[in-house]
Amino acid sequence: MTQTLDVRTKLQVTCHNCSLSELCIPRGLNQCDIDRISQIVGRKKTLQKGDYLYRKGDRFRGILAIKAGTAKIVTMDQSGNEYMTAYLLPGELLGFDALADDRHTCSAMALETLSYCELPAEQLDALCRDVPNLLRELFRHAGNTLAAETSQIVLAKRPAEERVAGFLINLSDRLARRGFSPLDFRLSLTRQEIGNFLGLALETVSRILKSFEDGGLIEVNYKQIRIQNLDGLRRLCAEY
Amino acid sequence: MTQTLDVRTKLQVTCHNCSLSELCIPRGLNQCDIDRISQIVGRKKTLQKGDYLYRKGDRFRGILAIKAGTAKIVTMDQSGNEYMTAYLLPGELLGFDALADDRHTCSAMALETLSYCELPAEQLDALCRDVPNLLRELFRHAGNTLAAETSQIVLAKRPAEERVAGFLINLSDRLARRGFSPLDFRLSLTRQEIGNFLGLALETVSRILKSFEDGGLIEVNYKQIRIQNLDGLRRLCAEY
DNA sequence: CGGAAACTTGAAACCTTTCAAGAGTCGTGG
DNA sequence: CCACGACTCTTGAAAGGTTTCAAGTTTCCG
Repeated sequence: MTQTLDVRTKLQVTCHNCSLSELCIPRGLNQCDIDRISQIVGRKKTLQKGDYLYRKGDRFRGILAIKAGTAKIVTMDQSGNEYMTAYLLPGELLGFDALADDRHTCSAMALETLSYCELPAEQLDALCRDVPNLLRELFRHAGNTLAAETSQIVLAKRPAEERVAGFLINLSDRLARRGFSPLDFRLSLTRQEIGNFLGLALETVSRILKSFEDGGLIEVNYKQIRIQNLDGLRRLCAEY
Repeated sequence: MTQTLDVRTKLQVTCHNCSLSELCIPRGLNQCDIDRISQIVGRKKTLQKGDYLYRKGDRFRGILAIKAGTAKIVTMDQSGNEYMTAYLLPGELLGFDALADDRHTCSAMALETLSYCELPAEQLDALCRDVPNLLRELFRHAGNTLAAETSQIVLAKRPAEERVAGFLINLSDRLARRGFSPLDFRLSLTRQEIGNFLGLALETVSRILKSFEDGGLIEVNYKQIRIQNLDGLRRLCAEY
Protein backbone atom coordinates (compact mmCIF):
# COMPACT_ATOMS: atom_id res chain seq x y z
CA MET A 1 0.00 0.00 0.00
CA THR A 2 1.53 3.30 -1.01
CA GLN A 3 0.89 6.54 0.81
CA THR A 4 -0.30 9.68 -0.87
CA LEU A 5 2.16 12.57 -0.93
CA ASP A 6 1.12 14.46 2.15
CA VAL A 7 3.22 16.59 4.40
CA ARG A 8 1.11 15.73 7.39
CA THR A 9 2.46 12.18 7.36
CA LYS A 10 4.54 11.90 10.51
CA LEU A 11 8.07 10.83 9.74
CA GLN A 12 10.65 9.42 12.07
CA VAL A 13 13.52 11.22 13.62
CA THR A 14 16.64 9.10 13.24
CA CYS A 15 18.27 7.61 10.17
CA HIS A 16 17.63 4.14 11.57
CA ASN A 17 13.92 4.04 11.20
CA CYS A 18 13.55 6.81 8.66
CA SER A 19 11.36 5.65 5.83
CA LEU A 20 13.66 7.49 3.47
CA SER A 21 16.85 5.74 4.50
CA GLU A 22 16.95 3.75 1.31
CA LEU A 23 16.95 6.91 -0.76
CA CYS A 24 18.65 9.37 1.45
CA ILE A 25 22.31 9.46 2.37
CA PRO A 26 22.72 6.08 4.08
CA ARG A 27 22.23 3.88 1.05
CA GLY A 28 24.79 1.11 0.95
CA LEU A 29 26.10 1.91 4.39
CA ASN A 30 26.10 -0.58 7.24
CA GLN A 31 24.33 -0.23 10.56
CA CYS A 32 27.41 1.08 12.30
CA ASP A 33 27.97 3.74 9.69
CA ILE A 34 24.39 4.84 9.95
CA ASP A 35 24.78 5.16 13.72
CA ARG A 36 27.54 7.69 13.31
CA ILE A 37 25.69 9.66 10.67
CA SER A 38 22.49 9.55 12.64
CA GLN A 39 24.18 11.17 15.62
CA ILE A 40 25.47 14.02 13.54
CA VAL A 41 22.45 14.57 11.36
CA GLY A 42 20.39 15.18 14.45
CA ARG A 43 16.79 16.20 14.67
CA LYS A 44 14.93 17.39 11.68
CA LYS A 45 13.99 21.03 11.24
CA THR A 46 10.65 22.32 10.00
CA LEU A 47 9.88 25.19 7.66
CA GLN A 48 6.70 26.78 6.38
CA LYS A 49 5.67 27.43 2.79
CA GLY A 50 7.76 30.20 1.31
CA ASP A 51 10.63 29.82 3.79
CA TYR A 52 14.11 29.41 2.40
CA LEU A 53 16.31 26.39 3.14
CA TYR A 54 19.17 28.56 1.92
CA ARG A 55 19.61 31.62 -0.26
CA LYS A 56 21.85 32.43 -3.16
CA GLY A 57 25.11 33.77 -1.76
CA ASP A 58 24.78 31.95 1.58
CA ARG A 59 27.78 30.12 2.94
CA PHE A 60 27.54 26.34 2.47
CA ARG A 61 26.19 24.96 5.76
CA GLY A 62 25.85 21.34 4.72
CA ILE A 63 23.99 18.84 2.63
CA LEU A 64 20.26 18.80 3.35
CA ALA A 65 17.82 15.91 3.01
CA ILE A 66 14.10 16.54 2.67
CA LYS A 67 12.09 14.32 5.00
CA ALA A 68 8.62 15.64 4.18
CA GLY A 69 7.28 18.29 1.84
CA THR A 70 8.63 19.63 -1.44
CA ALA A 71 11.01 22.40 -2.42
CA LYS A 72 12.08 24.32 -5.48
CA ILE A 73 15.57 25.44 -6.42
CA VAL A 74 15.62 28.84 -8.06
CA THR A 75 18.14 31.34 -9.28
CA MET A 76 17.78 34.89 -10.55
CA ASP A 77 19.41 36.87 -13.31
CA GLN A 78 20.46 40.51 -13.16
CA SER A 79 17.08 41.67 -14.41
CA GLY A 80 15.35 39.97 -11.50
CA ASN A 81 13.81 37.14 -13.54
CA GLU A 82 13.45 33.94 -11.58
CA TYR A 83 14.41 30.56 -12.99
CA MET A 84 13.50 27.32 -11.36
CA THR A 85 16.10 24.66 -11.93
CA ALA A 86 14.78 21.80 -9.81
CA TYR A 87 11.74 20.47 -7.99
CA LEU A 88 12.58 18.27 -5.01
CA LEU A 89 10.61 15.52 -3.28
CA PRO A 90 10.94 13.87 0.12
CA GLY A 91 14.09 11.76 0.27
CA GLU A 92 15.98 13.97 -2.14
CA LEU A 93 19.17 15.84 -1.27
CA LEU A 94 20.06 19.43 -1.92
CA GLY A 95 22.89 21.84 -1.34
CA PHE A 96 25.27 20.70 -4.07
CA ASP A 97 25.10 24.07 -5.79
CA ALA A 98 27.59 25.35 -3.22
CA LEU A 99 30.19 22.72 -4.11
CA ALA A 100 32.16 24.90 -6.49
CA ASP A 101 33.03 27.83 -4.27
CA ASP A 102 31.43 27.26 -0.87
CA ARG A 103 28.65 29.73 -1.63
CA HIS A 104 25.21 28.78 -2.85
CA THR A 105 24.54 29.83 -6.44
CA CYS A 106 20.82 29.13 -6.08
CA SER A 107 18.13 29.53 -3.46
CA ALA A 108 16.01 26.69 -2.10
CA MET A 109 12.44 27.42 -1.03
CA ALA A 110 9.83 25.26 0.70
CA LEU A 111 6.70 24.89 -1.42
CA GLU A 112 4.66 23.74 1.55
CA THR A 113 5.32 22.78 5.16
CA LEU A 114 8.64 20.99 4.96
CA SER A 115 11.00 19.14 7.27
CA TYR A 116 14.59 18.26 6.59
CA CYS A 117 17.81 16.99 8.16
CA GLU A 118 21.24 18.41 7.79
CA LEU A 119 24.70 16.92 7.37
CA PRO A 120 26.77 19.88 8.59
CA ALA A 121 29.61 21.04 6.38
CA GLU A 122 32.11 21.31 9.21
CA GLN A 123 31.63 17.66 10.09
CA LEU A 124 31.67 16.32 6.55
CA ASP A 125 35.43 15.93 6.39
CA ALA A 126 35.67 14.05 9.65
CA LEU A 127 32.65 11.97 8.88
CA CYS A 128 34.05 10.96 5.51
CA ARG A 129 37.22 9.79 7.19
CA ASP A 130 35.27 7.68 9.68
CA VAL A 131 32.79 6.36 7.15
CA PRO A 132 34.68 5.74 3.92
CA ASN A 133 31.59 4.72 2.00
CA LEU A 134 29.88 7.99 2.79
CA LEU A 135 32.17 9.77 0.40
CA ARG A 136 31.10 7.56 -2.44
CA GLU A 137 27.49 8.16 -1.51
CA LEU A 138 27.99 11.89 -1.57
CA PHE A 139 29.60 11.72 -4.99
CA ARG A 140 26.78 9.51 -6.15
CA HIS A 141 24.23 12.07 -5.00
CA ALA A 142 26.15 14.92 -6.61
CA GLY A 143 26.08 12.80 -9.76
CA ASN A 144 22.33 12.37 -9.47
CA THR A 145 21.90 16.12 -9.19
CA LEU A 146 24.02 16.54 -12.28
CA ALA A 147 22.05 13.88 -14.16
CA ALA A 148 18.79 15.57 -13.24
CA GLU A 149 20.05 18.84 -14.69
CA THR A 150 21.28 17.14 -17.85
CA SER A 151 17.85 15.65 -18.28
CA GLN A 152 16.37 19.10 -17.77
CA ILE A 153 18.60 20.51 -20.50
CA VAL A 154 17.48 17.83 -22.93
CA LEU A 155 13.80 18.24 -22.12
CA ALA A 156 14.02 22.01 -22.56
CA LYS A 157 14.87 21.43 -26.23
CA ARG A 158 11.68 19.50 -26.93
CA PRO A 159 8.29 20.97 -27.90
CA ALA A 160 5.90 22.15 -25.20
CA GLU A 161 3.75 19.03 -25.15
CA GLU A 162 6.75 16.77 -24.60
CA ARG A 163 8.06 18.97 -21.83
CA VAL A 164 4.83 18.68 -19.89
CA ALA A 165 4.61 14.93 -20.56
CA GLY A 166 8.23 14.52 -19.50
CA PHE A 167 7.62 16.53 -16.36
CA LEU A 168 4.72 14.28 -15.36
CA ILE A 169 6.60 11.07 -16.15
CA ASN A 170 9.69 12.20 -14.27
CA LEU A 171 7.55 13.11 -11.28
CA SER A 172 5.66 9.83 -11.41
CA ASP A 173 8.90 7.83 -11.54
CA ARG A 174 10.41 9.67 -8.61
CA LEU A 175 7.26 9.40 -6.51
CA ALA A 176 7.14 5.66 -7.16
CA ARG A 177 10.77 5.22 -6.14
CA ARG A 178 9.95 6.94 -2.84
CA GLY A 179 6.91 4.89 -2.03
CA PHE A 180 4.25 7.41 -3.02
CA SER A 181 1.51 6.71 -5.49
CA PRO A 182 2.94 7.29 -8.99
CA LEU A 183 -0.47 7.76 -10.56
CA ASP A 184 -2.25 10.07 -8.18
CA PHE A 185 -0.56 13.06 -6.64
CA ARG A 186 -0.98 16.68 -5.77
CA LEU A 187 1.34 19.21 -7.39
CA SER A 188 2.73 21.76 -4.98
CA LEU A 189 3.67 23.98 -7.93
CA THR A 190 1.40 26.56 -9.50
CA ARG A 191 0.94 26.61 -13.28
CA GLN A 192 3.20 29.63 -13.25
CA GLU A 193 5.94 27.66 -11.50
CA ILE A 194 5.56 24.64 -13.77
CA GLY A 195 5.79 27.01 -16.72
CA ASN A 196 8.87 28.68 -15.32
CA PHE A 197 10.45 25.28 -14.70
CA LEU A 198 9.72 24.06 -18.23
CA GLY A 199 10.31 27.34 -20.03
CA LEU A 200 6.65 27.78 -20.99
CA ALA A 201 3.94 30.36 -20.37
CA LEU A 202 1.51 29.36 -17.64
CA GLU A 203 -1.34 29.39 -20.15
CA THR A 204 0.52 26.88 -22.29
CA VAL A 205 0.85 24.54 -19.31
CA SER A 206 -2.84 24.87 -18.60
CA ARG A 207 -3.79 24.20 -22.22
CA ILE A 208 -1.54 21.16 -22.52
CA LEU A 209 -2.79 19.62 -19.29
CA LYS A 210 -6.28 20.13 -20.66
CA SER A 211 -5.37 18.46 -23.95
CA PHE A 212 -3.91 15.49 -22.06
CA GLU A 213 -7.15 15.29 -20.13
CA ASP A 214 -9.18 15.46 -23.33
CA GLY A 215 -7.01 12.66 -24.69
CA GLY A 216 -7.76 10.48 -21.68
CA LEU A 217 -4.14 10.47 -20.56
CA ILE A 218 -4.67 12.18 -17.23
CA GLU A 219 -7.38 13.60 -15.04
CA VAL A 220 -6.77 17.14 -13.82
CA ASN A 221 -8.43 18.83 -10.91
CA TYR A 222 -6.42 21.96 -10.30
CA LYS A 223 -3.31 20.71 -8.53
CA GLN A 224 -4.53 17.15 -8.17
CA ILE A 225 -3.30 14.94 -11.03
CA ARG A 226 -4.33 11.38 -11.74
CA ILE A 227 -2.45 9.59 -14.49
CA GLN A 228 -4.76 7.29 -16.43
CA ASN A 229 -2.44 6.23 -19.23
CA LEU A 230 1.21 6.38 -18.29
CA ASP A 231 2.35 4.52 -21.40
CA GLY A 232 0.46 6.97 -23.53
CA LEU A 233 2.32 9.80 -21.84
CA ARG A 234 5.61 8.03 -22.34
CA ARG A 235 4.96 7.62 -26.03
CA LEU A 236 4.55 11.39 -26.28
CA CYS A 237 7.97 11.96 -24.86
CA ALA A 238 11.09 11.13 -26.85
CA GLU A 239 13.29 11.30 -23.80
CA TYR A 240 11.53 8.62 -21.75
CA MET B 1 50.62 38.08 -24.47
CA THR B 2 47.80 35.62 -24.95
CA GLN B 3 47.92 32.76 -27.38
CA THR B 4 45.26 32.07 -29.96
CA LEU B 5 43.25 28.91 -29.45
CA ASP B 6 45.15 26.47 -31.61
CA VAL B 7 45.52 22.76 -31.16
CA ARG B 8 48.94 22.78 -32.70
CA THR B 9 50.36 24.61 -29.69
CA LYS B 10 52.67 22.11 -28.02
CA LEU B 11 51.74 21.56 -24.42
CA GLN B 12 53.82 20.05 -21.68
CA VAL B 13 53.65 16.58 -20.34
CA THR B 14 53.67 16.74 -16.55
CA CYS B 15 51.46 18.60 -14.13
CA HIS B 16 54.49 20.59 -12.96
CA ASN B 17 55.04 22.62 -16.03
CA CYS B 18 51.63 22.24 -17.57
CA SER B 19 50.30 25.62 -18.55
CA LEU B 20 46.88 24.50 -17.39
CA SER B 21 47.90 23.59 -13.87
CA GLU B 22 46.16 26.59 -12.41
CA LEU B 23 42.87 25.50 -13.93
CA CYS B 24 43.17 21.78 -14.00
CA ILE B 25 43.08 19.47 -11.03
CA PRO B 26 46.08 20.70 -9.05
CA ARG B 27 44.70 24.06 -8.02
CA GLY B 28 45.40 24.76 -4.37
CA LEU B 29 47.65 21.75 -3.98
CA ASN B 30 51.27 21.98 -2.90
CA GLN B 31 54.30 20.85 -4.86
CA CYS B 32 54.46 17.50 -3.12
CA ASP B 33 50.81 16.75 -3.85
CA ILE B 34 51.29 17.63 -7.47
CA ASP B 35 54.23 15.23 -7.64
CA ARG B 36 52.02 12.34 -6.63
CA ILE B 37 49.25 13.29 -9.02
CA SER B 38 51.68 13.89 -11.81
CA GLN B 39 53.01 10.35 -11.50
CA ILE B 40 49.58 8.85 -11.77
CA VAL B 41 48.16 11.11 -14.42
CA GLY B 42 50.94 10.08 -16.73
CA ARG B 43 51.42 11.00 -20.33
CA LYS B 44 48.73 12.65 -22.29
CA LYS B 45 46.78 10.83 -24.98
CA THR B 46 45.85 12.22 -28.36
CA LEU B 47 42.63 11.84 -30.33
CA GLN B 48 41.48 12.98 -33.76
CA LYS B 49 38.38 14.93 -34.67
CA GLY B 50 35.29 12.77 -34.23
CA ASP B 51 36.96 10.33 -31.82
CA TYR B 52 35.19 9.66 -28.54
CA LEU B 53 36.81 10.27 -25.17
CA TYR B 54 34.08 8.02 -23.80
CA ARG B 55 30.66 6.83 -24.85
CA LYS B 56 27.31 6.72 -23.13
CA GLY B 57 27.13 3.45 -21.21
CA ASP B 58 30.90 3.10 -20.81
CA ARG B 59 32.29 2.19 -17.43
CA PHE B 60 33.78 5.18 -15.60
CA ARG B 61 37.54 5.06 -16.28
CA GLY B 62 38.49 8.27 -14.56
CA ILE B 63 38.36 12.04 -14.62
CA LEU B 64 39.82 13.49 -17.81
CA ALA B 65 41.48 16.86 -18.31
CA ILE B 66 41.70 18.42 -21.76
CA LYS B 67 45.21 19.71 -22.48
CA ALA B 68 44.63 20.92 -26.04
CA GLY B 69 41.68 20.98 -28.38
CA THR B 70 37.95 21.13 -27.66
CA ALA B 71 35.24 18.56 -27.04
CA LYS B 72 31.48 18.34 -26.89
CA ILE B 73 29.36 16.34 -24.46
CA VAL B 74 26.30 14.82 -26.07
CA THR B 75 23.49 12.50 -25.16
CA MET B 76 20.77 10.89 -27.24
CA ASP B 77 17.11 10.18 -26.66
CA GLN B 78 15.24 7.05 -27.74
CA SER B 79 14.35 8.58 -31.09
CA GLY B 80 18.01 9.07 -31.89
CA ASN B 81 18.01 12.85 -31.50
CA GLU B 82 21.31 14.21 -30.31
CA TYR B 83 21.56 16.84 -27.58
CA MET B 84 24.73 18.67 -26.78
CA THR B 85 24.97 19.54 -23.10
CA ALA B 86 28.45 21.04 -22.90
CA TYR B 87 31.31 22.48 -24.93
CA LEU B 88 34.71 22.03 -23.30
CA LEU B 89 37.94 23.98 -23.65
CA PRO B 90 41.57 23.17 -22.79
CA GLY B 91 42.03 23.00 -19.03
CA GLU B 92 38.48 21.84 -18.39
CA LEU B 93 37.59 18.53 -16.78
CA LEU B 94 35.10 15.94 -17.88
CA GLY B 95 33.76 12.57 -16.81
CA PHE B 96 31.53 13.63 -13.95
CA ASP B 97 28.46 12.30 -15.74
CA ALA B 98 29.45 8.83 -14.52
CA LEU B 99 29.42 9.85 -10.87
CA ALA B 100 25.91 8.64 -10.14
CA ASP B 101 26.17 5.01 -11.17
CA ASP B 102 29.66 4.38 -12.50
CA ARG B 103 28.44 4.44 -16.10
CA HIS B 104 28.62 7.43 -18.39
CA THR B 105 25.23 8.92 -19.21
CA CYS B 106 26.69 11.04 -22.00
CA SER B 107 29.31 10.69 -24.72
CA ALA B 108 32.30 12.98 -25.11
CA MET B 109 33.64 13.65 -28.62
CA ALA B 110 36.73 15.50 -29.81
CA LEU B 111 35.81 18.41 -32.07
CA GLU B 112 39.35 18.63 -33.47
CA THR B 113 42.70 17.07 -32.69
CA LEU B 114 42.68 16.78 -28.92
CA SER B 115 45.02 15.70 -26.16
CA TYR B 116 44.08 14.91 -22.60
CA CYS B 117 45.31 13.39 -19.33
CA GLU B 118 43.53 10.93 -17.14
CA LEU B 119 43.14 10.50 -13.40
CA PRO B 120 42.27 6.79 -13.34
CA ALA B 121 39.20 5.75 -11.36
CA GLU B 122 40.91 2.85 -9.63
CA GLN B 123 43.54 5.15 -8.17
CA LEU B 124 41.21 7.94 -7.13
CA ASP B 125 40.42 6.44 -3.73
CA ALA B 126 44.05 5.88 -2.81
CA LEU B 127 45.08 9.22 -4.19
CA CYS B 128 42.43 11.02 -2.20
CA ARG B 129 43.72 9.39 0.97
CA ASP B 130 47.28 10.48 0.23
CA VAL B 131 46.34 13.95 -0.95
CA PRO B 132 43.50 15.18 1.25
CA ASN B 133 43.05 18.41 -0.64
CA LEU B 134 42.49 16.55 -3.89
CA LEU B 135 39.10 15.48 -2.71
CA ARG B 136 38.04 19.04 -2.19
CA GLU B 137 39.34 19.89 -5.64
CA LEU B 138 37.33 17.10 -7.20
CA PHE B 139 34.18 18.26 -5.44
CA ARG B 140 34.93 21.76 -6.56
CA HIS B 141 35.20 20.63 -10.17
CA ALA B 142 32.02 18.57 -9.91
CA GLY B 143 30.41 21.73 -8.59
CA ASN B 144 31.70 23.70 -11.54
CA THR B 145 30.21 21.17 -13.92
CA LEU B 146 26.91 21.48 -12.09
CA ALA B 147 27.06 25.28 -12.18
CA ALA B 148 27.72 25.21 -15.91
CA GLU B 149 24.61 23.09 -16.46
CA THR B 150 22.52 25.35 -14.24
CA SER B 151 23.64 28.28 -16.31
CA GLN B 152 22.71 26.34 -19.44
CA ILE B 153 19.22 25.70 -18.05
CA VAL B 154 18.74 29.40 -17.37
CA LEU B 155 20.04 30.48 -20.76
CA ALA B 156 17.76 28.00 -22.53
CA LYS B 157 14.76 29.93 -21.20
CA ARG B 158 15.82 33.20 -22.80
CA PRO B 159 15.01 34.35 -26.35
CA ALA B 160 17.24 33.28 -29.22
CA GLU B 161 19.29 36.48 -29.38
CA GLU B 162 20.20 36.27 -25.71
CA ARG B 163 21.18 32.64 -26.02
CA VAL B 164 23.66 33.41 -28.76
CA ALA B 165 24.97 36.46 -26.90
CA GLY B 166 25.27 34.39 -23.73
CA PHE B 167 27.08 31.65 -25.58
CA LEU B 168 29.66 34.10 -26.91
CA ILE B 169 30.15 35.82 -23.55
CA ASN B 170 30.50 32.53 -21.72
CA LEU B 171 33.05 31.37 -24.27
CA SER B 172 34.95 34.63 -24.10
CA ASP B 173 35.12 34.51 -20.30
CA ARG B 174 36.35 30.94 -20.25
CA LEU B 175 38.94 31.56 -22.95
CA ALA B 176 40.25 34.56 -21.02
CA ARG B 177 40.53 32.54 -17.82
CA ARG B 178 42.63 30.02 -19.68
CA GLY B 179 45.01 32.49 -21.25
CA PHE B 180 43.54 32.56 -24.73
CA SER B 181 42.39 35.70 -26.46
CA PRO B 182 38.86 36.45 -25.27
CA LEU B 183 38.05 38.63 -28.25
CA ASP B 184 39.31 36.66 -31.18
CA PHE B 185 38.77 32.95 -31.49
CA ARG B 186 37.83 30.16 -33.84
CA LEU B 187 34.73 28.13 -33.08
CA SER B 188 35.20 24.41 -33.46
CA LEU B 189 31.43 23.99 -33.60
CA THR B 190 29.34 24.16 -36.76
CA ARG B 191 26.22 26.34 -36.82
CA GLN B 192 24.27 23.11 -36.53
CA GLU B 193 26.12 22.21 -33.33
CA ILE B 194 25.76 25.68 -31.84
CA GLY B 195 22.07 25.49 -32.64
CA ASN B 196 21.75 22.10 -31.05
CA PHE B 197 23.58 23.34 -27.97
CA LEU B 198 21.36 26.41 -27.65
CA GLY B 199 18.11 24.79 -28.73
CA LEU B 200 17.90 26.81 -31.97
CA ALA B 201 17.74 26.04 -35.66
CA LEU B 202 21.08 26.46 -37.42
CA GLU B 203 19.56 29.16 -39.62
CA THR B 204 18.59 31.12 -36.53
CA VAL B 205 22.17 31.00 -35.28
CA SER B 206 23.41 32.20 -38.64
CA ARG B 207 20.91 35.04 -38.75
CA ILE B 208 21.65 36.21 -35.22
CA LEU B 209 25.40 36.18 -35.73
CA LYS B 210 24.76 38.27 -38.85
CA SER B 211 22.60 40.71 -36.89
CA PHE B 212 25.32 41.05 -34.25
CA GLU B 213 27.77 41.77 -37.04
CA ASP B 214 25.43 44.35 -38.55
CA GLY B 215 25.16 45.92 -35.12
CA GLY B 216 28.92 46.23 -34.85
CA LEU B 217 29.09 43.85 -31.90
CA ILE B 218 31.20 41.18 -33.56
CA GLU B 219 32.95 40.35 -36.78
CA VAL B 220 32.11 36.97 -38.24
CA ASN B 221 34.11 35.06 -40.78
CA TYR B 222 32.66 31.61 -40.83
CA LYS B 223 34.08 30.00 -37.69
CA GLN B 224 36.37 32.88 -36.86
CA ILE B 225 34.78 35.30 -34.40
CA ARG B 226 36.12 38.66 -33.33
CA ILE B 227 34.26 40.43 -30.55
CA GLN B 228 34.24 44.16 -31.09
CA ASN B 229 31.90 45.25 -28.34
CA LEU B 230 31.82 42.85 -25.41
CA ASP B 231 29.86 45.22 -23.19
CA GLY B 232 27.27 45.58 -25.90
CA LEU B 233 26.91 41.81 -26.00
CA ARG B 234 26.62 41.68 -22.23
CA ARG B 235 23.87 44.26 -22.25
CA LEU B 236 21.89 41.98 -24.57
CA CYS B 237 22.07 39.14 -22.10
CA ALA B 238 20.11 39.25 -18.86
CA GLU B 239 22.12 36.42 -17.36
CA TYR B 240 25.54 38.06 -17.64
C1' DC C 1 -17.79 35.28 3.63
C1' DG C 2 -14.92 38.30 0.90
C1' DG C 3 -10.94 39.22 -1.67
C1' DA C 4 -6.75 37.82 -3.62
C1' DA C 5 -4.59 34.39 -6.09
C1' DA C 6 -4.77 30.70 -9.29
C1' DC C 7 -6.67 28.66 -13.28
C1' DT C 8 -9.04 28.37 -17.85
C1' DT C 9 -10.08 29.76 -22.42
C1' DG C 10 -10.06 32.44 -26.79
C1' DA C 11 -7.93 35.40 -30.31
C1' DA C 12 -4.26 38.02 -32.12
C1' DA C 13 0.64 38.86 -32.32
C1' DC C 14 5.16 37.35 -32.49
C1' DC C 15 9.24 34.71 -32.60
C1' DT C 16 11.41 30.81 -34.43
C1' DT C 17 11.36 27.04 -37.51
C1' DT C 18 10.94 24.90 -41.80
C1' DC C 19 11.62 24.74 -46.58
C1' DA C 20 14.23 26.07 -50.42
C1' DA C 21 17.91 27.79 -53.17
C1' DG C 22 22.34 29.59 -53.81
C1' DA C 23 27.10 30.74 -52.40
C1' DG C 24 31.28 29.81 -50.06
C1' DT C 25 34.74 26.70 -47.91
C1' DC C 26 37.52 22.75 -47.11
C1' DG C 27 39.78 18.54 -48.03
C1' DT C 28 41.10 15.15 -51.33
C1' DG C 29 43.00 13.50 -55.36
C1' DG C 30 44.40 14.14 -59.91
C1' DC D 1 48.43 23.60 -57.91
C1' DC D 2 43.94 23.27 -59.42
C1' DA D 3 39.47 20.91 -59.71
C1' DC D 4 35.87 18.47 -57.81
C1' DG D 5 32.49 17.09 -54.44
C1' DA D 6 30.78 17.19 -49.93
C1' DC D 7 29.78 19.93 -46.40
C1' DT D 8 28.80 24.31 -44.28
C1' DC D 9 26.87 28.67 -44.28
C1' DT D 10 23.70 32.38 -45.77
C1' DT D 11 19.41 34.39 -47.03
C1' DG D 12 14.41 34.79 -48.13
C1' DA D 13 9.57 33.57 -47.58
C1' DA D 14 5.97 30.94 -45.69
C1' DA D 15 4.31 28.05 -41.96
C1' DG D 16 3.83 26.94 -37.32
C1' DG D 17 4.12 26.78 -32.38
C1' DT D 18 4.04 29.54 -28.32
C1' DT D 19 3.27 33.78 -26.07
C1' DT D 20 0.78 37.72 -24.92
C1' DC D 21 -3.33 40.03 -23.88
C1' DA D 22 -7.82 39.87 -22.12
C1' DA D 23 -11.80 38.28 -19.73
C1' DG D 24 -14.19 35.18 -16.94
C1' DT D 25 -14.33 31.32 -13.49
C1' DT D 26 -12.86 28.76 -9.53
C1' DT D 27 -10.30 28.00 -5.49
C1' DC D 28 -8.09 29.13 -1.37
C1' DC D 29 -7.11 31.57 2.84
C1' DG D 30 -7.79 34.86 6.41
